[in-house]
Formats: sequence, C-alpha cells, structure tokens
Amino acid sequence: MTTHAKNERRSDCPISVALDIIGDRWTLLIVRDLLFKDRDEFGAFLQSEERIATNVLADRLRKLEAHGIVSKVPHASDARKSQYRLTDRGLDLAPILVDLIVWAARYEKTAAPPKVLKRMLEDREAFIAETVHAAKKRATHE
Amino acid sequence: MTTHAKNERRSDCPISVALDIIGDRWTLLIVRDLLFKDRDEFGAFLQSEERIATNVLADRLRKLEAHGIVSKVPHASDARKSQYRLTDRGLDLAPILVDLIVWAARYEKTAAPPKVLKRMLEDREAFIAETVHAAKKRATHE
DNA sequence: CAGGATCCGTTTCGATACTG
DNA sequence: CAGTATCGAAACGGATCCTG
Repeated sequence: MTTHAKNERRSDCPISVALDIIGDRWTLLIVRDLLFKDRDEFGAFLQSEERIATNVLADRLRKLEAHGIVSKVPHASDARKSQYRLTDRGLDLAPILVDLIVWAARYEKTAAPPKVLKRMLEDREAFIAETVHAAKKRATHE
Repeated sequence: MTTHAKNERRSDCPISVALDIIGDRWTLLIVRDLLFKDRDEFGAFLQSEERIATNVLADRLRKLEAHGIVSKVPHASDARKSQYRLTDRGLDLAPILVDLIVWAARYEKTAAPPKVLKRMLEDREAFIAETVHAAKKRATHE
C-alpha cells in the first residue's frame, strides 16, 4: 500500500525532498538511468546491474512520481508498456548528478575512467545540455 | 579497518561510492551537519532534528571514515569527546550539497526560504568558499 | 557525562512466485 | 511485460546499558 503520508519535517536547510530522493540508493539510481542511459521502461530499470527488485522499483517510481520528478505516460506504440520521463524538475538534477559522478570518480583509483567521464570534466556545460536534450527527445518521440 | 574492498560493482558511471554516501539518508545528513551547521561531535549529530539513533549514527560515521570522507580525532580540550572532521574529499562535496539544497528549495513551495538559501543562490562561489573555510577552521582549532 | 554497544520490537528490503 | 503478493532476512528506532 505504501501510502507514505510524508512526515514532512521542517529544517532551516530545506533538504527534505533531497533526502527522500537523492538520499535513497534506488531513486538515485533510477534518475541516473533516466538521465544517462537509455532506460525509461520498467523492464529496462530492472536490467541495471545494481539489480533492483520489482517491488522496490515500483515503490520508488511511485515516490518519484509523487515528488514530481518523474511522470508516467502510456507507451506510444506498445499498449502494455509505460514510459517514464523526467519532468523539468527531474532534468534539473542533471548538473548535480554529473558533479556527483565526477566527485566519486576523482577518488576512485579504479581502472581507466570511461569516456563519458572525460567529457563531463572537460566539457561539462555542453555535456549537461546534450544530456538534457537527449532525455527530452527520447521523451517526446520514442 | 578500511577494508572497503566489499562488493565493488563496476559501472560505466562510477557512481558506487556516491551511492553509498549520498544515496543514504543518514550519511547525507551527517555531511550536511558537518558542512553547514556547527556540528562535529557525536552528541551534536544526535541533536539534529531528524533524530538519528545512536547505533545508526555510529555505523554511518564508521562508514564515512572508511570512505575517507570524515576523520575522527580526539578532542583538543576535552578528553572525553571526539571530533569528526571532513577530509578534503568530504569538503569537495560542498558545491554538490549547495546545489542539492538549492534544487530542493526551488520546488518547495513552503514558507519563506532562509537567508542561507538566498546567499547560496546569489553568491554561490563565495558562499561555498566561506563554508569550506569555516569547516577547515573549525577543524584546526576548536 | 560523552561515545558508543547491545538488546529487541517494528519496518523495510530483497528474492521469487504470481497475476492481468 | 508491468507490476502485486508473500515471506524470510536485514535494517531501523528506541531504550537501556556499559566504559573511560
């Protein structure tokens, strides 16, 4: 049922929404998928390597929708499917996600960073613009 | 024990650390407290209005330390206390946290935003610099 | 008294089976 | 394919206890 009646706490740093969305592993992952990967369907999210469970995914998509970050629309061609799109509010997270990824990568001494990362670093503004544009495009006519 | 060789998953977006730290309500909150509030002791974190439990707090501080985001040092004047400081890596989160707070506030139609928020918006760079500087200062001679 | 650790009832998670 | 139902396992929250 998960009628999370939101016990909204007031803080002098209005971070409550951010806590719910960013401060949750799974919602963060979904937003990442929507932004940077070509995933916008239920089944596509499931294929993320982080292996989210179906019930948790359904719950988080509902939460994202409730917060106005994602909107659910019936799929254009396939009646069985639904498509999840980032709203403007969700798209506004793009720069933050990029910075977050860059931050994480900076201290991670793992193998060679992927090309994406290089672009994020050297061409941040353009990369963000392209990402948002691509996400919007996907949303309109996929 | 910094044996964080755990279940490191490889992703083409190296977001794993970010998931562990930012994608967790409590660690996110601790970092916020360290950055923007004058809290750097165990007891101080407990007084956050979000009411973290002592066992969870201890766990998250350990996790932050393991990830090299926070360091624990004996308190200068009071032998009973410990002080938690943000490392350089932790301080690098400042711009991201600021953007996150601004993002959250932009869509939150609650009461008048606090002064801090105004500064974050109108004077972002300077505000971040001051915040980091203040955190460092606190760390050295509090 | 500050910084935890431990116990314990409740909530959430994660895996899988199941349904429309 | 997109979810829901179920259930054991893990995490949480709160209270209390312990230790320097």
